[in-house]
Order: sequence, then C-alpha cells, then structure tokens
Amino acid sequence: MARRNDHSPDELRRLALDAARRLVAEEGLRGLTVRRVAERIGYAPGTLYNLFANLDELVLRLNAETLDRMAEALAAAAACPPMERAAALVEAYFDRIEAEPFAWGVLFEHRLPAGTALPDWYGARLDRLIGIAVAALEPLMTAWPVLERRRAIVAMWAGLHGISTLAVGSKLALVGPGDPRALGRLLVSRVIAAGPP
Amino acid sequence: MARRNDHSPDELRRLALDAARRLVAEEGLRGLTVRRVAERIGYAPGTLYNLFANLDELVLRLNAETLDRMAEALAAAAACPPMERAAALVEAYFDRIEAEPFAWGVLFEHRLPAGTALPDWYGARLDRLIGIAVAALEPLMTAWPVLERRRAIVAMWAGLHGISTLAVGSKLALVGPGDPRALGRLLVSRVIAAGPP
DNA sequence: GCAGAGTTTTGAACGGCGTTCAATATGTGC
DNA sequence: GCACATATTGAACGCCGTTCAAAACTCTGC
Repeated sequence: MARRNDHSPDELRRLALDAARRLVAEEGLRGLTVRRVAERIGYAPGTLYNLFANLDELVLRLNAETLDRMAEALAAAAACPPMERAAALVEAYFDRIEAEPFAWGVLFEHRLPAGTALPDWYGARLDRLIGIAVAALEPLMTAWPVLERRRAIVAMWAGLHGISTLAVGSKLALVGPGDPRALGRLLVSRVIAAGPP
Repeated sequence: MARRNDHSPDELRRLALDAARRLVAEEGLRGLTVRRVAERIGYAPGTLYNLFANLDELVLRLNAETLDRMAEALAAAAACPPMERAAALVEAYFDRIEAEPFAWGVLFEHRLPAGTALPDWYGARLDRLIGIAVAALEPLMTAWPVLERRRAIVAMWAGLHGISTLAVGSKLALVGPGDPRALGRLLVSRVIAAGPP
C-alpha cells in the first residue's frame, strides 16, 4: 500500500502530534506509545517512522509545541503596562500549565538517551521563551545593573520551572503551604525588587 | 529453589538498590530495568517481586535514599555560623547533585502512573529535607515576618530544584550565561535579603 | 489503457520490557 | 528421613520500539 493520498506527510505529522497530545493529556508520558498513536490516526506503526526518526523525536516535537504555546501566552501577557507586567507573566505562566499539566510534565519527564544532545530547533524554542521574559522584565529591573539582568531573569525562570515541576508532580503540597502561584509571585517579585547582591 | 540463605531479604534489598543506583549512574533511568538489576545481583527477575511491589517501588526506594543523602549533606552544611549558612547550603546542594547527577535527575524524571499517590514514607523524606532548610535559614530571615518565612523558604527550595533540573537536563546552558551555582546563590541571597512584598 | 518506475504503507518479525505464577529447590522442625 | 513451609525460579503473557522486505498504491510516458 502506498500513497493513500488521504493526507500529505505534513498533515500526517499534524494528526500524529494531535493524537500524541491527547494521549499525554489522558495518561501522561507513560500512555504515549508509537503503537497507540498509530492506532488513533488509523495507520500502521511503521508509518510513523516515515514521519519521525523515532519516538524520542515525536516527543521532542510535541514538547516544542508545548513551549510554543507557552511563548504565545507569555507574549500576550507581556503586552500590558510595566507596573502589572511581572504579575501578569506569572499568572499567564501558571494558567498555561494548568491548562495542560500533563503536557507540561512531559517537558521535564522526558530525557533523551545518554549522550544524545537536544537538537537545535529545540534549543531555539527555549531561547525564544527566555527572550520574551527578558524583553518584558528587563525594563522593570531598575535596581539591577543592565548586565546582571538577564542572569537574574534566567534564575527566576528556572525558579518558576522548579515550582511548577514540583506542583505538577504533586511533590509540593507535601512540603508546605501555599499554592504554586503564590510561590511564583513571591520569587519573581522579590528578585525584581531586591537588586544585585 | 528457595532459601538459598546467601542473603536475608534486607540484604537482598540492599544489593538490589545498590545495583540499581549503579545502573542509573551509568545510563540514567532508561538503563534501569528489573531484568538488569536481577542479573547484576545474580538472581532471577521474579525474585525482585518478593522484595518490592514492582519497579516503581524500587525507583521510589532509590529516590528516597537519594533524598536521604541530600538531607545529610545539607544538615552538615547547616552547622556553620549563621552568616555563611545560606551560601554553605547552596554549595552543599549543588555539590551533592554533581556527585550523582543521574540519580538526581531520576528524582524528577520518574512519575508514578496517573492516579497513584506518593507513599507516606516518601513524603516524610521531603518533609525532612525542607525541615532542615527551614531550621537553618529561618533565623537569618530577619526581614520576614515569622509566618511568612516557611513559605519563602519553600519558594527558594523549589527554585533551586528548577535550576538543578534544568542544569541536569542541559536545558539551562542553552538559555543563558552563568553556572547553576551562581544562579542558585543569586536566588537564595535575594529572597533572604528582600523581605516580604 | 497500459507498463513500468517510484513511493508510501504495511505487518510480521525481533529482541527487550514488566509482571505473574505453577513448579521446584532448599531450608527447618520433628 | 520426612513432611511442611518458603524462597526462588523461569517460562509465559502481553506489551513495547524499531526494522524491513513485500505489497499496494500513484504517477509518468506512451
């Protein structure tokens, strides 16, 4: 069989990624298998290997789209008056995660085999995200020297990831009071206000 | 076959966890399988199911020990003059992670099947860890109201986890300058110094 | 219409996985 | 020695990711 002509390769990739996203939303990374994706889109497992090098690449593509969605949410939130901007970004960040907690979890749960590096197109997504945060927050950090601002923003960024990761894995509730959003607000507002050491 | 009497059940669990830790150190979570652990300790795969309910429990036990080691490292670092304590804790934290980066990664990479809660004995480990940080740092946070201190410490704690997770998965280098330790120091020192919003 | 070339799709096959469980080998107490 | 209890085994099951020769399809040139 070949060229069923139902779908172009790009359409097939779209179908596969949508099916994968749905599987992840339902059961997390453990529920995402090549065979199940294939079944959901009505093709044989082998077909997926024409579209992606292997399951790892499919997961990376899925994660890239998750990052893109976050980037759009943050960019939209950044378009507000400077005074409210930091708070708006934090809210948008957690809104996005709560909309798709499993997909966000996969971002950290998935690791490439030892020795395999993340592809460039994936790194570009991370860059874009941090770039949005830097552009939005830098002007607010009047207490910081210009050259230190990016570093501080990366620290906040990583800090938010930590909070959200622990929250998604329900390892945060065990440890203390306060919802993740409050912790995120705390972290970001304190670092912005504090100024350098 | 039965009662080979080479090892008591507790000794067997010890052997299995040691083998598991070595496998993780070599290849990460992907390299940790029931069959390989069994092979390394010279028993059949089925035997491991007398010692652990399943592979998930084995991983949780391994993670619990990883948390215990971190707790000991932090407790040791906290026994220093208050002025140096925050910095000492951050250094000890990253020292520990660098000693076993793969094992630390497994802490976040591993998720239980959807719907399964973390067991109590695991939560106790998390509690002990955060308790050590709270006891060590609370006295330093003179700018914070007493009731807010724990919340702020949890936020820092989660923030450090974010930094270390991104660093271990090499998703941090892609995004900005500065080594993880510097970001950790920045986060902790700024929150401690800042005082509440 | 048709033949052949060129692709896409298939599905069986492979080795490995977690997990179960009847059968078995080894102890212990009599 | 013998029966009881238990720790251990390893084959079996159903799943997994991945490969690849064969098959099914489309397209081209006639």
